[in-house]
Amino acid sequence: MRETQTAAEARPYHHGDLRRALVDAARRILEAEGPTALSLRAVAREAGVSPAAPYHHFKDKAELLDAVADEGWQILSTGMTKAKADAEPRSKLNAIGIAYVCFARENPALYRVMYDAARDKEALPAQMQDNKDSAYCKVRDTMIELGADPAAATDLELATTAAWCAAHGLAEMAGFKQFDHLKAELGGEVPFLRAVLAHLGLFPHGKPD
Amino acid sequence: MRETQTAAEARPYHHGDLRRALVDAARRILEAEGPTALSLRAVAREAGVSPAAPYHHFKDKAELLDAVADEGWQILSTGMTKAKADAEPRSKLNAIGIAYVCFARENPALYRVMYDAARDKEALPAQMQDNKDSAYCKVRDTMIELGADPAAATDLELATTAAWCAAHGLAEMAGFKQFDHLKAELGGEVPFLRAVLAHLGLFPHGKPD
DNA sequence: AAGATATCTTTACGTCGTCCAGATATCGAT
DNA sequence: ATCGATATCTGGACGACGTAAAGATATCTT
Repeated sequence: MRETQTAAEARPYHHGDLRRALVDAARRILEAEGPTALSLRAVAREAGVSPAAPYHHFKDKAELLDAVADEGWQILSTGMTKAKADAEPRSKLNAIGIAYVCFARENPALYRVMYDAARDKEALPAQMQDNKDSAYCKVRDTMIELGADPAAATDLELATTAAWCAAHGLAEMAGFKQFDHLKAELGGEVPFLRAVLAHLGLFPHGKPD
Repeated sequence: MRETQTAAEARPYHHGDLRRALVDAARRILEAEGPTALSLRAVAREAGVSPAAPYHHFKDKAELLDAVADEGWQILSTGMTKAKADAEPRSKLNAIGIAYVCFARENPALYRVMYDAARDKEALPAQMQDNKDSAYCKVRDTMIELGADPAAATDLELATTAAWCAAHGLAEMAGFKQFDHLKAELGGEVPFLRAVLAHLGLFPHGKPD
């Protein structure tokens, strides 16, 4: 390799890592102009390549969006991990839920891409359940720490699923203007989120805080 | 010139009620081929008119989809009303929730159009809150019947919002394959839905059933 | 009956996702 | 180092899409 390729400036003949660049370009467009502006051609344009170039790295548009969504799930997952670590033992589940919803609220376009992809294939990404420290397992383990019975497998899964439903439902509802006055009344978005979560019985043994 | 077109009837010179026919055509496509196949041109084709004809009845594609979504909200609303009427007093809220989720599960494409429209304008349709027997008010009133304090306005709104979050979150999650084994384990979809709802504390004074 | 108006068609433009045929750069084996 | 194989990118093309403008045709008003 003769040309020193510094990250962003020098354009190699074969663009060092176009796959990466495309995902980044997609996220930039997503944040700047929203999901409706996210076309394959726009992504290629933003990355400075021809409209057909992405096809050497992704089977089709959906596969590109999958890569963007995957990054979203990873960011969400690390956010949940951090929130759990920073919280008092009895508040951990609550903190994870708040972190989940806050991610959705701060990255609405990305969150939508994530769930649009999931709805299209009628399945959440496998990584959310499979590995030991997936987001799903994180919630489930926290349930156990809060007093849920690890032996009651089905009930534990139901509780975890319920928590996920609550977080996702709240994440989407919080994006609708109808709830603005409630947010104002309670003094901000996070207090509103906490208040709604308090109404959803996610805590196996008593409420947090 | 009288030519018979796609659906069932001879076409008048000026197509009696094209607006209605377009919404019906859209719903037919939606059910048969899913949301991705729902293009303005396809709807016009299905209704047997030219691609530009819909523009005399709708400002653009989004407005057509709004009309489809509106019909969805109405169907959902009457389903909730019926479910409430048919249930024992203490089970009414639960019954409404189940009716909500079942509608979403039985009409996944329509449900998606409804929420896609809402997400686009970042607001649920006004009809869901405004009039006295809107779906929102129905849930809220049921909360009161179950023992919630009508004077605690904010808390009542929060409880209603929480119920909506739970129902929507569950409706979407139930569409993902990840939960198939739980459904099987519990003996069907509705038992699964009931079991998850049982984990979400939506009942002001004690649990139903 | 006649003009005004509403409804529908035709044609056209720009954008999109995707494919294909070349061009160009990198890599593997000699 | 040379050279063919392979990976990567460009350019052009196709059909489908959303939409606008202008022309045709039916209904309404008077």
